[in-house]
Amino acid sequence: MNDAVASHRRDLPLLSGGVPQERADAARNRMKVLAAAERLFDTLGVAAVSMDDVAAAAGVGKGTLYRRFGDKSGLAAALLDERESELQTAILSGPPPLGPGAPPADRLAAFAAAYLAYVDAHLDLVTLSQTASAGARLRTGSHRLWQHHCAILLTAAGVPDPQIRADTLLAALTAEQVRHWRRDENRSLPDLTAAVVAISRRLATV
Amino acid sequence: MNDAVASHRRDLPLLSGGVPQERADAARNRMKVLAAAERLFDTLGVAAVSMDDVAAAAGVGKGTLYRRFGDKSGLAAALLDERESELQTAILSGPPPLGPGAPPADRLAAFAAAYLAYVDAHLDLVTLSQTASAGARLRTGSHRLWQHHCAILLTAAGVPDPQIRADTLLAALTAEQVRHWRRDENRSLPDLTAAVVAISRRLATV
DNA sequence: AAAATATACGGACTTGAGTCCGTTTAAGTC
DNA sequence: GACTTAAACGGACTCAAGTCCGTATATTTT
Repeated sequence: MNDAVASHRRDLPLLSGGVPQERADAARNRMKVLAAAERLFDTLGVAAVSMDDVAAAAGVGKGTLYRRFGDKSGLAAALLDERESELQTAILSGPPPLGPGAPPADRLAAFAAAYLAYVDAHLDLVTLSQTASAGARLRTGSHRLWQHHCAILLTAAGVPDPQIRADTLLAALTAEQVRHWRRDENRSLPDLTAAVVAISRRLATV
Repeated sequence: MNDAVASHRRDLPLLSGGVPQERADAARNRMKVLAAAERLFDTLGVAAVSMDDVAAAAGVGKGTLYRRFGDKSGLAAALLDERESELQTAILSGPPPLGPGAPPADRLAAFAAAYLAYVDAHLDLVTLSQTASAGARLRTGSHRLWQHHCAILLTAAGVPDPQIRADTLLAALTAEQVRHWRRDENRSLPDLTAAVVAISRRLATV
């Protein structure tokens, strides 16, 4: 997550102010690792790939891997970064109801549907990013972002405890939970979406 | 969880039918392990105790530990068994609104409050039982029980998607989530209870 | 009560995550 | 373009979870 910030900083020289640049070899290695990880995950499946595998495939030491990404969930988060920011821009500046302009309850429902689709589309990676360590999910930068968005909408909707309701909605959309619904209970994505939309609307009601 | 069944079977000879009994040494070792684990967890804290520690303290091999409890979360579940069944009997045969007799929405709200209190009271053990392995929480016997209870109430309340709403409520009451609210955000148990009760009532509304 | 059998025992072993620290190297400095 | 130094490198190391299997023992059979 911090690395996303770092890379943006590199891309926008005007912002690179007093903060030290990432060294060239560091940047090169980050790309090597991400490429290798993506390839291995696609080929063998996320569950079958160890951090040693990634390091070896990237031609990089394990220490480098961990220095760059913190832990396994950090690596997953870095890989998800791009897909995630699509959703983020759709929320911040896309057309309603996902983007600004629609009533809060509609926007929340649209968010829930879109986020569910995102989690479902990247189930294994999101699982990894949320469960690599205990409580990993709640410490994610992206989690804070979604949580903040939902809380804003719920506040605008005028319901009590907007923060807690936001957490509740996101807790229901955990990768683990979505996997359970989809794989263990064989629910279709449309059915699930309808249910989740209904729940969002309930939560956005006083 | 299977061991809970096994022990009940031993206590009720009439039910011991064709199913093979647990061997005497096995039963003895189970007690030794549970006693040792409880002591270690109380003394050092759940996080600081390894399975080797438990095995050593119980004077038992690691294999025995794992044969008996499956994995770390199984051990935690076994330790929680007693506290859990108090809540279960209160639900099944205690006074309303937790027990039978009250309207479904009231019972669901009472359950949410009681379950939150239970999770809060045994945070570390419940965390362990829910997060030792990926998806552990959803495979727990007790989870199925709570889920079933909530789904029944939501069905009685006449809302759509009772199963999914039940999962949503329980997802919000994950040990990880409760820890986050209580420790990271310093919410008081009463405030949290009020919020969770309100959410339950929302979910029990068409 | 001896033999047969099913079950349980226990600790060495494997595997993978994450850490540590001596070595290397990029990037400014003279 | 040699020099300095802060940052990065990498792989050996630690630590804990979970598995495996030869050995021991409770139970059942004769």
